[in-house]
Amino acid sequence: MSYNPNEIEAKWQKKWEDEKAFEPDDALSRKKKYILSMFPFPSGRLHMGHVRNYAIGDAFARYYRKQDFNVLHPIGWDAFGMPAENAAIKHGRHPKEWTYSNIDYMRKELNTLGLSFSKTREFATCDPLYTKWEQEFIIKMFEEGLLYRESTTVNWCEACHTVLANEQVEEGCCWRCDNEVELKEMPGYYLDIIKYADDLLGDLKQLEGKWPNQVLTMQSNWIGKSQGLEFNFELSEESKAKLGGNFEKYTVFTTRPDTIYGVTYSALAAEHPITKYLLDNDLVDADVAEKIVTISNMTEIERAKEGKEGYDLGLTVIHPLTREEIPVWTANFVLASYGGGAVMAVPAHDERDFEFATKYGLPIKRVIAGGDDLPYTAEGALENSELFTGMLNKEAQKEIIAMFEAKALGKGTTNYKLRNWGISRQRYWGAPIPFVHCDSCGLVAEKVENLPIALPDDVEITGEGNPLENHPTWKNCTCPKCGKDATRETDTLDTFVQSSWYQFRYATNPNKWNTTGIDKDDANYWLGVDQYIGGIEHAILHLLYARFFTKVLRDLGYHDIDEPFENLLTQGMVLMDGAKMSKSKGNTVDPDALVEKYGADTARLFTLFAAPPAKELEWNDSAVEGAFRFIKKLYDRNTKVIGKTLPTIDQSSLSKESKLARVKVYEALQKSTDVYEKTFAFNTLIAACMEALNALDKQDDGEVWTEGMYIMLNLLEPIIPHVTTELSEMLFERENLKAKLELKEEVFVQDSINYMVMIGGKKRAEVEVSPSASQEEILASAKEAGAKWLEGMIIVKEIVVPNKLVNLAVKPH
RNA sequence: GCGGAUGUGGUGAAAUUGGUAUACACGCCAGACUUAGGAUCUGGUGCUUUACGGCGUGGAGGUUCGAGUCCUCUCAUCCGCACCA
Repeated sequence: MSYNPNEIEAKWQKKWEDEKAFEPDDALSRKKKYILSMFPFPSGRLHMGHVRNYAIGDAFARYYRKQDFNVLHPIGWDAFGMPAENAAIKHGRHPKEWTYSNIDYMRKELNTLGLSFSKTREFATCDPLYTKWEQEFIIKMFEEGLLYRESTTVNWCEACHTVLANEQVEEGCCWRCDNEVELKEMPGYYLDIIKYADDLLGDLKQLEGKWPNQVLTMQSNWIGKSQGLEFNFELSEESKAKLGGNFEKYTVFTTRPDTIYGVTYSALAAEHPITKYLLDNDLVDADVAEKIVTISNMTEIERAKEGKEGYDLGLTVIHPLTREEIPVWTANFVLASYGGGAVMAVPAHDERDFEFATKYGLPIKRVIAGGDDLPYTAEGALENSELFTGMLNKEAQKEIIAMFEAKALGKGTTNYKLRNWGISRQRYWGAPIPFVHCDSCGLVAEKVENLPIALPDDVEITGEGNPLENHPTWKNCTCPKCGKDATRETDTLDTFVQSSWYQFRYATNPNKWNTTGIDKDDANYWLGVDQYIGGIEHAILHLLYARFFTKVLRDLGYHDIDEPFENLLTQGMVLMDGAKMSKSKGNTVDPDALVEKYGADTARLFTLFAAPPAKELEWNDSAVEGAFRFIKKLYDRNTKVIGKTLPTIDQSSLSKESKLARVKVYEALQKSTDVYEKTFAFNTLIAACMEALNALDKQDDGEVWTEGMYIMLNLLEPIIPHVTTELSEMLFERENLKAKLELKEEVFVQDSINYMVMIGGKKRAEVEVSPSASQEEILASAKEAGAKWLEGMIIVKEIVVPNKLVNLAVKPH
């Protein structure tokens, strides 16, 4: 019978389902592995990236199950989000209906791939039962002061009609629709992730060697911790008067306190309160005022493109040490969102300050020795710095901070680039933020017993405005505190909130899902995720938020886990003709069609064989054929097997070819542990199995074939589960899949050993010697074989590398 | 600019502690079988040279008996951040 993937795969998928083969053991007593591939957004259809992601995860899950671990390998749906609303606008389908029908379709697609997911722990993040617990967390965070509402300048995407978090802005554009992001002042809810900045940064250490370096540095840069000095510039008396006595001073932050004596001006952001006051009270010339307003309407990107731009504000401040009067400017390169929106400027030792000072003719004062040209930003000794003159600048940084602290002029402090996480979205298809606005009580959290605050189904989605805002009744409610009429918050939560805690929801036993969000014992047993697999595009967004949520939920008492994902594997993209597969480019491969034509095993084998998982995978139709050929060949060789158990083989009776075949089989076995547990180079394990099969094909010993198939089917089961299980049932009653396989050293013992003979560092000959040969004997035969190249030479050094080579270093006579 | 990675045949890629570079697969070439083949099987396939040999892991040096692997410098490509004071 020839290989028929569709029949075999349907058979085993049904059988696995009937056997409930992939449910974790609820006893929580055995050693465990939690294997998680990032859950999909239910867009409607699987793409090849999904296939790769889940093929990798499934290989881990199946491998560890075989090693007798209690394995949790769940799947669910990241189900809230914009595309559901877009579908509603475009095709008139309700987001809920669109989402759940997509889930049903994609679940079927996943089933045809034979993935070993737990079926009992599946959920969609739009299920009200999921929303319920998420809203509870949000309320707890509010009570703990980790969540607050504030009106500030936010990133606004007009196309998506919503606010975006800083992490969701890519080069000034929306991460989802690529529309240019605008700035807008509006109220929103924020999570105080900065409070956890140090924790998030410090714990990256724990992940070294377990997460890709690239991701660790990206997170570390994103958090952007810098230490320095914070101090106040006091306004001159004249300036105070000009500002109507409303301002005495303002705060600046510097990482270079050693250059403090080189300050020749100070600069404020266009949005700084003092700048604003000047504008509001017509204290600057009308044309200048207009230009400052123009700057504040520009995004940071636009300002950067514009070049340095600024205006003298006609104010002065007093240098805290020298008491000199220093001019105050406004400058477009000073960011309102960082370090208080004001800087001290040291043009001699800072490139930006230098550029600005040069453009506007501001004074430049050198205070660090070194280099010929200004600005000089490297290390050196201080000059023109009163009693610090002569001190090395590293040392001076500490000393100057100490002096500021001693004189109560300022203090050493830490700043982060990380901004607090804005979590409100002005959209319908998300988890409602469970708060109520009451005229007498202000902002009030909903009572926990009223959760979930579910979305109303009867909405009209037009793309204009927030459907919750426009719903006639939904937002009317009573205040949980005073009972008076109140209105519900109509913003919904960023979808990244859902994906920040789903790893804990899977871990919670489903029979507790009604009564608790996260079960502590379950979470402590299953977490951290032993192997997390997903795309590098989540390096900051999801992976940072999930780490943050883990720490917050830990501190709220839900579990005792510090880091959610112990080991992270970032898979490469699937490419076609060097470009990312995408519908708009028309270079996609449809997984359904692939499975239909070749079967799931071929699809899985190809994706794991064509490249190591972290690398990009270039699609290649004929290589898919190659993967199919291998499986077919493996299947056809079932006729070679002569016994139902692992045979005991008398090595000495075998031919050279049979011995070699055994070596290849056991080399593959040896490789498998390394691949599944350390290197993840599935491509090399598959190659080793191909070599083994090729070697088996060159001999005809039935027992060697039996042993070879017994072992190889076991090794390949995590990768191509259907065909291997089918063959295993046919040949070994599935016993070999459960068997603990052990290496047999005698297989590797060779009758003779080939030594490569190198003379003068070049490969010259090869000799075959007995394994028991002494070093002298080996050298003697090497010299004999290489006699031709030794003529007229003196051997200066003889090196014998056991089982490998002889190297004779020579020089002319 | 800062940070991270990657450079090996025609292509995807292999190569424990430094120890026969190019395993495995695709492609290509030749042959067999076949009415036919985009099926299957067998053999070949780094470059160069008539040959002996020489040269080959982005480039240049270095360490070593021996370097894809270690060190120094350099070039190229990709990714991330990007006026963070």
